[in-house]
Amino acid sequence: MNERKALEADELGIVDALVQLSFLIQHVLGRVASSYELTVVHLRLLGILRDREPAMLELARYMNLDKSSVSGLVDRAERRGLARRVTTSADGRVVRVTLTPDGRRLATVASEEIGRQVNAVVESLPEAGRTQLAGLVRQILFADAARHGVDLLARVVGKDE
Amino acid sequence: MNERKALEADELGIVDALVQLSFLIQHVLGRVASSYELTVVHLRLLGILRDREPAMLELARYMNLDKSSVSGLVDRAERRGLARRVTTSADGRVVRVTLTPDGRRLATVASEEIGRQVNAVVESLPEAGRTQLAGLVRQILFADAARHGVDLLARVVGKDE
DNA sequence: TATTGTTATACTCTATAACTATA
DNA sequence: TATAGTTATAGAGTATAACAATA
Repeated sequence: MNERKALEADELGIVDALVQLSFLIQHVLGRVASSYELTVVHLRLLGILRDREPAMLELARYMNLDKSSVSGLVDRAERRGLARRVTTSADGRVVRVTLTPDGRRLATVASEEIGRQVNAVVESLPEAGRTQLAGLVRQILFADAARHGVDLLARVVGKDE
Repeated sequence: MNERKALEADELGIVDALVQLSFLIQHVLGRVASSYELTVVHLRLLGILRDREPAMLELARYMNLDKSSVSGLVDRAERRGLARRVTTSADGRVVRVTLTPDGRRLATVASEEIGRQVNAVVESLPEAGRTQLAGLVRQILFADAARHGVDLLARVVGKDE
């Protein structure tokens, strides 16, 4: 049972491959984030807010976090001058979150850097492979979004204008 | 400006696709982990220890963590009875980490569950698409491993014997 | 009463710096 | 001195539960 041989290249199954890829991408995100003195979560928040001005609960649902976690997250983003709370709604309970100009600027440059570094990761693939990969991943993401009724299309890290 | 592909207005480019996929996979891992009252990091630790008995520093390098972070991580794993420190080396400074029987059992069932749930995520692809995807991702991972001189081949979440 | 959001609390995770023990 | 590891400390991130304000 424990006589495992070393894994050969073609023995890395799709499950392990995807899990390891997710760690690799998260590591890239972490590196970019810390180069701007941010965390991955804040980077993600900035990306989301580029296209939206969500209420706290919407943000929580979108990020799969508890509302109290989002409270703290937005607290820290406000403290750094990256986002702010606004209360424009007719419903006095609702608080929306929006980027400050500084936050928007940072979101833009960070997303460019992410673009460069993630592209560097897939550079080992030929152009055709990258196109194939993008298509396959998109299919997975859209199927998952459909399953969960989530609005996937908002970019997360953004693309250049 | 990057002269990489010009992104269409409403398209999810490869960068965003990979980033979102990484969040999706991490979310699956988090769900599985918490179903066993674990965290993703501990799940990852268990997966790594299935095939290895690394020294603390080796573990730190492998997981991209500081040695002090690994100290705390292993502390918590020991407290839960999942792993333990052993000192078998001739070098009295070296501490190796190994799974307990409980830890090994948990690693096995958790990796099976991860297999099921990650497979569910890629179920929207036809068999041929999954094969293609696995090949492309493997290529990325091996290129990255070669770049960084890391031993990629140890599985991270494992597969069944 | 139900919903939206915040606060209090407790834990994990992480890094930096200072420390101990062995080489 | 150099290396392997731990400890002290501080901060981010997270969830649960209790709370306040509005609907």
